[in-house]
Parts: sequence; structure tokens; C-alpha cells
Amino acid sequence: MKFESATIKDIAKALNLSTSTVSRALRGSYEISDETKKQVLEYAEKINYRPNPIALSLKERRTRAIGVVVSEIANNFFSQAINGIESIAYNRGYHVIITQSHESHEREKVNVQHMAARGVDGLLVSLSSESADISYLRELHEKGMPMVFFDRVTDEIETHRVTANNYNGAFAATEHLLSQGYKNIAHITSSPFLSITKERLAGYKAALDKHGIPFNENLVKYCPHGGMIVKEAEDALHELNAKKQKPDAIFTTGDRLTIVCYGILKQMKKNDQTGFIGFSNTQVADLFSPSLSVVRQPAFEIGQFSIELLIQMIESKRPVTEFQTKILETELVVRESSLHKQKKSVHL
Amino acid sequence: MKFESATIKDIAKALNLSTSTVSRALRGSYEISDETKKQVLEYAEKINYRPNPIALSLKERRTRAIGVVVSEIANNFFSQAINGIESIAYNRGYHVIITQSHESHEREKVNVQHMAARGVDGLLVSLSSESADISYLRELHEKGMPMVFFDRVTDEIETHRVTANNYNGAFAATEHLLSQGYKNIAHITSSPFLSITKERLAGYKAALDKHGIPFNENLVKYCPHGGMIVKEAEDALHELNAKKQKPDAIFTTGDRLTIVCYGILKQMKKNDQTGFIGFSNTQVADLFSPSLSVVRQPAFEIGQFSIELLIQMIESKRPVTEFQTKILETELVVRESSLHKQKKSVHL
DNA sequence: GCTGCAAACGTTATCGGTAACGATTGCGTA
DNA sequence: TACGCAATCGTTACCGATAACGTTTGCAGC
Repeated sequence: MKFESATIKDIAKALNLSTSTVSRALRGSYEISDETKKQVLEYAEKINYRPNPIALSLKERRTRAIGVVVSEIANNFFSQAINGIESIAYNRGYHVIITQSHESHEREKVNVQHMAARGVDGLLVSLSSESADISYLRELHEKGMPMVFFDRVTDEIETHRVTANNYNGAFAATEHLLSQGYKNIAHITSSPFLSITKERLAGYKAALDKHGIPFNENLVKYCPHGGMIVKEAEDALHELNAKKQKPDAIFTTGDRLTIVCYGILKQMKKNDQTGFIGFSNTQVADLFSPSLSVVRQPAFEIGQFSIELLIQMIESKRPVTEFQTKILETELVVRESSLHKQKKSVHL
Repeated sequence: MKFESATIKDIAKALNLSTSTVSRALRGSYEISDETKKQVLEYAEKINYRPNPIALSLKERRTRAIGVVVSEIANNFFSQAINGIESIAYNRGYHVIITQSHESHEREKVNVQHMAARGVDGLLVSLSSESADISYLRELHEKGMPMVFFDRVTDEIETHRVTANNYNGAFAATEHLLSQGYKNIAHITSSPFLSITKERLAGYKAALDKHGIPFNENLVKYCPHGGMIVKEAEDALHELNAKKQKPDAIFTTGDRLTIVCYGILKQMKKNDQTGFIGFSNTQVADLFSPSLSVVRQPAFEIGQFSIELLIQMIESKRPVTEFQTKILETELVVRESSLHKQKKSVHL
């Protein structure tokens, strides 16, 4: 099967004109007489002519398309960020191509290279948890492909970055748990390679430090696939539970990981005894039982900032050399899960 | 900024050959001497040559890209369906371009037409709730664009369709509520234009009929935007609650609408008294309180079937004239929310 | 030596569109 | 009359790749 569309040539033939005359008439060039313009426009309208974007891309070396790589769209943070991206892109005349890495470095690479070859004008990248080697991105960047990192960023490539204030978010969450009287706070987090993991760990440590609690490495558990592999989270929780001094509270990172851990905790019937808070942008935290306290990231705004910066780079005449790192504040939303046991029991 | 890539011309110039020789050498043509082939391949490897897909698309009139339109990716059903689509497309060498209509007919049209113009080889479409007029899709279809409808389908266009068994799913859910002793079952659903709405309503009616309960039109509430506009759901629930004979159970359709309604019901403090079940593919139904009974659709498989059929059409030599409507069974997952009050109180 | 033929490569048209450049026409003016 | 110029349109090159067709070799065979 083949999908055929009217071309400028069809118009030219029908009206006995040259293709360039038709082209100029369609673009309203002053060189074309009003009468010819009218003829061309009317006929184009009649046969529902649409310029072929592929031919245009080839000629103009731009596609007005922007590529996005995230780990999973079935993740509230990313789907909200994508909505932010689209909200701006749409009005600026750009189309958004979404791809998923599923936390696989290989998949990420294939997607990025395919989009690059297909001529996207720029890339918005949130790295997969496996992506230690990003040389392929660096090459692309050196060849002049505009890119902006968001959420999971890297300092190996000099360009714009947009993230939440992961340090502050983690600090606030940890301090909140401390303020509720929890003293033995575990931290379940994603791949240690990720920027967000490091920043959140630093915030967690700093809050402990401020309140004179020594940092205990054994209370930090890494789930490299961020909750995509449930067993990683199960193992983490069971290991924590096997300690002689069990943690009395848990602080998790990552939308998916938070939900998964909370589910496992419920299965273990520990969710009424253990303080719990996590990074999550879920819209149903209120429906959980106990309702779920979260650190909420401004995902929509992160998406908006990212694409603003990207479009700015794309449309810049000169190569951009000054890059900014935009950091947006998170929001601590306290619900039942992180309140102290005594206080919680009032609610239940 | 501009992103430059090596072309066949660069190779030709460097090796003092013509572009066609290079082209043929790269494709391993018998017309090219082994020595030349070796030279070309080595140099291509060295400069990391990748054929320009845009030029190829222009020439070959195919892109190996498939366009998908859904209402929202932040919807468990759709994100799971997309994962199913990708799982097949990836292995068959197709790339997937995802777009969202946000339940807007206009947006859907723009997205589809852009993808068509950009030369996707085929389309996977789940209609927006506003899409009463699909003439633009019919035109595209008549011009030979392969398309498969999934989930929200139409019988105005003769092509493959893939859906869940919405009738059976609704029937089972309603009958289940009846079996729990509920007698006054409300039905909150999406836009009346949608195929899924009609099918589910029919299943609901049939179950009532089977059990001798008269159908009451006032117990059916439509939320045309499927939960995207929360007020629609609020109004529906408040209207139902204002009746002198309040419904004792609610059956909802749509991932988003189900979650939204359940949240409102909780706000109204009615969720412990009202039986509740809804179409949803959420993975956190267990975490809700009371845990949420759902009709689960085989979203991943629906995605897989859809793209299988689409690729089949795309790669068919002759125009396809025999179309199938694939209907996959749903799964009734009973949890606390739909159990009868007495039984439920045991659990709480 | 001439012809025939195959091997190995170059030329050119093509996809659809844009733009630099050329060409033709009519008209005003020296 | 001839020249310049504007108005209006056509020709052609180009973007990157492929493929039909053409061309240049060298060598075998008569």
C-alpha cells in the first residue's frame, strides 16, 4: 500500500506553470502577479495541497521536531514533564517525538541515534539508570546537536540542565521524618550513577548530620532499575527488615520506586509501623492507606523550562556558549504515612 | 546551530569515487570490486557514516515510522498499550511516534495530519472523546494510509480494529455488584460518542436486565472528558448523591475517570458505604483504601495486536480488503471496594 | 586488428521543495 | 531608437540517496 499526496508539481502541470512559480505563489512572493497567486492558491486549496515536510527537511536541514528520551512514560513525573514540554512546543510550532529507554542504555542509544539521524532539531534527555558511558551523546553534542538534560543530568557534557532541587527535597523529607521522632531512617534509592541519586543522598546525609544522627551506610539500598524490577525493591526491604535494629522510617526516591516500595511494605504489613515518604508525583497519594507523604517535583515546569532552553539554542544564530543550570524547588506534601506512630493512630 | 553529518558525498570525495559507486559499495553490489568495497566500508566506518533517513524517505516513500494517537499517556491503559506497541515495533525495525490528543478533536487532527505529512507508514488511533467528525481520517484512509483503530474505534472506516471485550467486562462488573447485593447501581462513564462508552453501557444494561432490575436512565452520568475535567465527575457524583434514592454502588469506565471518581467518593466520605468498581489498569489498586476492584483490560496485548495488524497492512503488496475486529477478554479483579458492606466491614 | 563482452565504474534522473540566477516582456525616458 | 528597469515567470542547482543507463577499460576469440 502506498500513501500518495499532491505535490507542487501537480499544481504546476495543471495550471501550466513552473514549479518555482507555484512555490513562490504559495509563499506569497512579490514576484508573482496577484492573478497567478490567486489561481495557484485556489487550486492548491481545491486539491488540498500540503507541502511535503520530508522534502522540506532535506532542503532546509531542519525538521521542527524535537526528540525526547525518558526512561518510562508510565511514570507520573515523566508524563507530567512531557505535558509541560508539549505545552510549549505546540505553540512554537515544534513537534515532540517521545521515546522510552526502559532504563536500558542500549535502547537509549538506539533511540537517540535514530532521532538524530532522522534530523530532530534538538534533544531533551533524561538519562537511563544504566547510562554510565555517554560518549555517544558527547559526540552528537560536539557535532552541534542542541541538547538539554533534565531530571537525570550529567556534568560530562556542557549544556543546559534543568532539575528539581533534589538536595533540598531530600533534606526536607529527611528532616520531616526526624521531626516526627524517627531516628533510624533508611534510604531506598535508584542507580548510584544517576545525578538525582547522588543529590538526594547528599540531602539525606546533610539532614541526618544537622540533627546529630550518624550516617549508616547499611541503611542505604540501591535499586539500579528504579523499581522496574520489583525484586530489587523486595530484596532491599527484606534486608532492612532482617537487621537487628530495624529502620523505623523509610525515605525513597523515584516515582516508580516509591510506589513499589510502599506496596511491598503493605504486603509485609509494616506500613502502619514504619514512617514512609518518597519522591513521587502520583496524583492518587490521597487514596492510599495510609495516605502517602511525598516530595513532589515541579515536573510540568521542568518540562517547560527544558524546552524553552532547547528552542532558544536551536533558534540561536551563533553557537551558544553560556549554559545555565536551572533548579526548581520541590514541594513537601505531608500526609499520614510519614507522621509519627502515635499521631498516626489518632487518624486511624 | 546546525547539526552536520557525514554524507555519501564526503566518502566519494575522499576516495575519489562517484557517489553511486559509494552507494553500491555500501550496499554490497556485485558491480563493485572487492577492493573498492573494502576501501569504502573502511572509510565509512572510520567517519561513522550513517545514511540520511530523510533522503531515504524522500526517495523510497517510506519512513519505517509508525504514528500513535492516544488521548493521554498519563493513563495506565494507554501507557501499557504503548509498551505493547513498542515491544513489537522495535523488533520489526519500526519506530514509534507517540502523540497525545488530550481528548481534543482539533489536537488529534493536527497530530494525525502532521504525522501523515511527515510520512509515517501507518497509524494506530484511539479516538478522542470529542471526535464525532472523523472525515479527515476517512480521507487519509481513502488515500491509502494504513491505519488500525484500537480501544476507541469507529465503524465509519473499514479497517482493522482491536479492543477489549467492553460488553463482557461491563456485564461482569455489573453482575458482580449485583451478586454482592447491590440493587441501585449507578454508571459513570465517558463521552457518549465513544465506542467503548456504548459497549460498556450495553453490558451494564444487559446485566441489569438478566437480573430483573429495570434500567434507570438517571443513574447513568456522562463525563465527556473522561475525568480530565474533575468538575464533570464531581457534578455527576453530587447529582447522584442528591437523589432521594441514592445509588448503593457505582460502576465507572475509563482509567482516569475511575481514579478521579474514587477520589471524590473518598472526599465525600462515601467510599465505605458505596460499592465501587471501575475499568482501570492501575497497578496500585491494592494500595487504595478500600482496595479498588477493577475491570482490567489486556492493554499490552491490545497494543501488540494492533501493531501486528498494522505492519501486516503496511507490508502487504496488494491493498488489504479483508479486515478483522479483534476482541480481547477483560479480567475482573475483585478487591474490597466492590464487596458488600457487611462483608467489607469484616475486613476493616 | 577488430569485435564482443563483462567488469567496474561514472552520469544522470528522481523524490519534493526552495532559491539563486536568467530570461522575457512591456513601458518610460533620453 | 535604444537603453534601463521593473514585473513576471522559467531554469537550474541543491539537499542525500538510489537506480537505470552509459561509458571506459581489458581481454578473449576470430
